[in-house]
Amino acid sequence: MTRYAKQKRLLLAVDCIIFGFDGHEVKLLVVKRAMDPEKGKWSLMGGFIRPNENLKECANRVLKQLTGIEGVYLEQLRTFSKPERDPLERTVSVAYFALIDINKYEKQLSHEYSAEWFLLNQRPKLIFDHEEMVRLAQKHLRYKASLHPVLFELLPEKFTIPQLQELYEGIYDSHFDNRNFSRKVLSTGLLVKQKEKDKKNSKKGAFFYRLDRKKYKADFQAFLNFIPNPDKFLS
Amino acid sequence: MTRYAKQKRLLLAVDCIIFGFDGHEVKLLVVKRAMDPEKGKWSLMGGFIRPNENLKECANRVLKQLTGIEGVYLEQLRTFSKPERDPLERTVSVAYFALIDINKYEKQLSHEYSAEWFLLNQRPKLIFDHEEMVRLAQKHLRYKASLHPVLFELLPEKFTIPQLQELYEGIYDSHFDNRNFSRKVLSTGLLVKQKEKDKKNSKKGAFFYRLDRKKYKADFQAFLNFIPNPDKFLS
DNA sequence: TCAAAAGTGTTCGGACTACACCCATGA
DNA sequence: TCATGGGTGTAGTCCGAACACTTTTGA
Repeated sequence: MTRYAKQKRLLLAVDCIIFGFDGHEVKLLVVKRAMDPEKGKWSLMGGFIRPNENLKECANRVLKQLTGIEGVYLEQLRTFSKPERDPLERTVSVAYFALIDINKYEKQLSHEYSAEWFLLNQRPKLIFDHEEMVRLAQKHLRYKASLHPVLFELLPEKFTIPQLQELYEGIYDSHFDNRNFSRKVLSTGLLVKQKEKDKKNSKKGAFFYRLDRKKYKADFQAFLNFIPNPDKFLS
Repeated sequence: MTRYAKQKRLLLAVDCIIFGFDGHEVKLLVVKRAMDPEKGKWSLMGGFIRPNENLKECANRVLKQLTGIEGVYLEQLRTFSKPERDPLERTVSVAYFALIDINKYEKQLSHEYSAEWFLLNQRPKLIFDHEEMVRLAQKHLRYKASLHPVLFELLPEKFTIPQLQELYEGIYDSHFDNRNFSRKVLSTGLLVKQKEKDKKNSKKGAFFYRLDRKKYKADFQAFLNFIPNPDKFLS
């Protein structure tokens, strides 16, 4: 016998803002919504929470459904609750944002959901309040990446410093001095130099680096100051 | 006719982690739970969301019920969703954290809820996962206060720099150099010196200051670096 | 040999820290 | 006059930002 009898129950969903990086540009993964309302329109990938899972498990399940992968970087962003956000029935949605290495999973995309990668700045209009979620996720990512090495989650195992810089420049829609950038990044001690070079993007070639996972975990929460004049980007 | 028919509905609640500062120490406001399960035990103040309000409105309503006040600093922290967190029925809870000037409201506390202020470090055991919520809120507050002037929300209109320092020391459970502290705080330009002094805490007396609200709003998101070696406190 | 990108070096100013010292006042 | 906080000053160090220069190599 429940004592919460007078209270109204409602639907709880998870929506995922999924960022990817293809080596040059930052992208967002969205799907064509499969059900009414707004069927056929672009939407964040989401799903309803099930009785025996918590929100993070739900977000992981949703991500696996769509991309086939597990163990992605996943972070709870915020819960959205405007009463009329879903016109059909009241649904509160918890937004999660995910960072994935696009190259690894580009071909595994589920066709069932008509998933597609868009350039972050050229994405289509999204349904409901999903636009607001993406904007908040972007803002949060900028904030976080200015202090913590979170963007490494978007890179493949081996990457070059110019690639890393392109990623930062994509996230901040800005341009940084490459000389200061590489020195700053190397000074963190997070990178391990490899013997091979990447010759695709220049004649001289740029050395590959690999993330020191141990140091990465240990130093993640420290203030690392990756970008110059971070205040500029926190509007 | 709903198309989400197969999905399970559940209860959604808000719980508030309410911090206060009495001029010397940091405190937490908790209540005696009025209903089963766990009736009579200490708990965060909370309530179920209603059909026509969003989460922030709900948190504000809950705060007003308890303290009689509106317009408090309020921030969504995280949503807690372990299936068995409430043993009676599945309830997902959105944790909000609030900062209030304790002096202003100490006497208005609602007796209906048996509310009580505890020293943050000497609080009683709380029900469900409320302990986890408080710990997370504390961590978040430390993080945020190390970069942004959020702690001013805990102070009365007029305050002295030694008081402000006591507040920071309480939050970080640490001791800072008063000479560097005052210089750093004054250099932000956020404080407006008053003519009167506070003579209660020393013979010489300390000047009162007032927050420049305009500059506070404008600079809130900037990185201000209030405490030395912030990395130490981000564990 | 030359263009284009990768990467190292240098200088300057400002911020943070540690610590010494003076100030005001009530008892 | 002295003990007790309040408040200002200073020197050294480190870090970030701006900018010059060298290195490598394919075409």
